[in-house]
Amino acid sequence: MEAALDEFAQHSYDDSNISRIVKQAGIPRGSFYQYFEDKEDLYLYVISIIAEEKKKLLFPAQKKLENKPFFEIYKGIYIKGLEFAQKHPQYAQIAHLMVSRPNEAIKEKIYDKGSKECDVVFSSLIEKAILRGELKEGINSDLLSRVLTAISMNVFQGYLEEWEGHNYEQLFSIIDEVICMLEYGIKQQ
Amino acid sequence: MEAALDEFAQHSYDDSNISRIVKQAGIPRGSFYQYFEDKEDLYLYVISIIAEEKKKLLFPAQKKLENKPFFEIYKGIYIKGLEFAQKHPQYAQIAHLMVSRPNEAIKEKIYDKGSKECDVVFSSLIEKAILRGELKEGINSDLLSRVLTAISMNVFQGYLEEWEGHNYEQLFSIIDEVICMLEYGIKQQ
DNA sequence: TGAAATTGTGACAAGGTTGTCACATTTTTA
DNA sequence: TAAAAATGTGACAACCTTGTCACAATTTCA
Repeated sequence: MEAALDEFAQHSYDDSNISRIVKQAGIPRGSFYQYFEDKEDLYLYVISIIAEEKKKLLFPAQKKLENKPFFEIYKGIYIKGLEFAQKHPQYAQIAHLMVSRPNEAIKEKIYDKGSKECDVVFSSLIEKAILRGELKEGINSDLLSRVLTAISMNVFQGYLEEWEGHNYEQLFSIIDEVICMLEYGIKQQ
Repeated sequence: MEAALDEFAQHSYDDSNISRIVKQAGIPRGSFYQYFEDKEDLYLYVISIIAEEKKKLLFPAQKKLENKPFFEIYKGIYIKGLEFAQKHPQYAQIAHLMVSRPNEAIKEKIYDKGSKECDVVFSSLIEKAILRGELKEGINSDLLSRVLTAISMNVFQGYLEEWEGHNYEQLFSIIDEVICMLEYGIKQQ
């Protein structure tokens, strides 16, 4: 597993290969095929573990935040996402590699397998917030959901990579800044 | 070239391979190596063409917008970006694949070769706008630049892929919506 | 036209990857 | 403890990719 995580954190699914994994793990090739059918089997397993781990971290936070204002929930989700990336840099890297790759056939198998939940979560969060009058009525919830996802995936992930686990506090303040931009806009009135 | 564009639009640099290109092009292997040293040589050439084409489209627009308000320039850049993607879907796809892949060694060679201009352009645009009092003073220009880049790369690109060249008008209105979110924020006051 | 230069061609060696399988080793079971 | 079941092992065939090179075809030039 260590070797597999290493491999998938450094290479996208298509680029990864089993030879490197077994070499790095110091196990014979045959042993690998005793436990996994092929690369896809292993990858799907790794992804399922990552998803489970992330859910485990996010679920209690989600429960606790359930009835808080939108921006608080949103901030909470981001912070938990950062915590996850701090705790499991490899998991985060693998997930990032997977999400950031268009055209990789494996993605559809993963999405079909019941995921794609994150999009739905954001969308319903936004719609509830509009109904409660926290967000402007005209907001296109699908569009906003994409914007929020894009920011979390690229902006925060980007900073995280640069800092490699340091400056936790600074990352928090970046979240605050982004939320502030989103809340009140960036135009000088 | 057609075959190469096809290949790089469907596979990232690391995943692409020359065998498929020459097979698809229907040329003998040796002919390829007559004109290109290797895959890197070809890829760098393709990227340089894309960059040139994009500059050609963006430059006149940039000149024309130079002294307009920030959000107008910004919108103009987005629209030109969309036009580019409409005109050259393959170019856009290749560029997207390149940018969206972390950890690919080839990226550094491209960036070193003089690019990375887009980031700088956004940053300086933002800083000028702050000085002119168009944007709030406290704005972190680096952070905002990343947010804008993330949105353009993921949100717009995402819609573009779904619609495959149709609904140009709808795409425009999406740009307006996003800009509105950024200008005035999404919070109901 | 005929020789020289350029360009086209594809078989090939070197090297890498995958999944398998006969055999060795270890663990379980009776 | 001895046979049976499970697991470990790595050489191997089949396949793919890369870059080369001797040779063929074409173009240039005198």
